[in-house]
Amino acid sequence: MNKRSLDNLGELQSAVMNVVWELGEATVGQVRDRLAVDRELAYTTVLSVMQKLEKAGWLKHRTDGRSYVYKPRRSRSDAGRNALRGFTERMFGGDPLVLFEHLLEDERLTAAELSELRKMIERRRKELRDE
Amino acid sequence: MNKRSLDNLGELQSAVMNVVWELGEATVGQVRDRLAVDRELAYTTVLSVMQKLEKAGWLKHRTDGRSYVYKPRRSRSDAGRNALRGFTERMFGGDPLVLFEHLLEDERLTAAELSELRKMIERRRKELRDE
DNA sequence: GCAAATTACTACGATCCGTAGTACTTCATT
DNA sequence: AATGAAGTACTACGGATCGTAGTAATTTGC
Repeated sequence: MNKRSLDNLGELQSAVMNVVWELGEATVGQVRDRLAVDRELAYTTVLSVMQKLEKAGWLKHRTDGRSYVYKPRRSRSDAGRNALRGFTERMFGGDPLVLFEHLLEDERLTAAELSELRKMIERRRKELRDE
Repeated sequence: MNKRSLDNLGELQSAVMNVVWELGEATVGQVRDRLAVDRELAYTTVLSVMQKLEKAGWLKHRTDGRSYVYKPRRSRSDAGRNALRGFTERMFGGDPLVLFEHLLEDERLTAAELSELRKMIERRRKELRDE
């Protein structure tokens, strides 16, 4: 029901997802405790957010005793990849190479980083061949 | 007054910016005409959007006769680069290499694209050496 | 059976976006 | 000068989303 991507979740929503990803699974209380470092939120606030996230397809839950244990429905890297695609689409006409150009141009990558990049590419090419 | 980046402009706002970037400068009427291909919008609708974009720092204008001529306040590639930075920050902890990893993981990159990537890196390395 | 924890449902103010109307100004032409 | 067309300023409004949380209902440990 929701095609929204990771990078346009709200601040709090995003924070909640990060906690759940980090812990693998979490109850409302656990998430709330983690967030409490920054700010004190009502239990029901966190609950509401998580219910909305579930409705939006980001979380699922199972019952454990009297409480729900929430798990991510997508992995963080899946979500990241997805967001990256959307971003590439919106911003660079869907062409990852254009994005890549901007990155090379913009970020001051050292020679070492560049050669690391090249290695990454070689690895990937090999993977592709082996499939 | 506005830190918002290109990728969270609205659909219409984004479309307007693209027209202005394309034309270099444009009046409300010109923008409206361009957009009219897709959908018919009231003159005042386009005007409003552009006024908001100006207030938000995306456009500036000068007077020409009785009408305003709007110009972008930032180039598209500036805006793109900026958005890319923000995205990298939000999504990958600000590390472009992590972004690269995700880019490579993405199965939609063909072998041809990979070798193009490698070429781009080589070019960039040469540029670095020559500086 | 009761108290504490947990969830379901509802709400509300802020803000943003698309959309546009109305009222005011200015310019050209008669 | 008068008038009409074109343009701009200001205001508004409905829908969506977010953060925030309260209240009511349910479950469960004791």
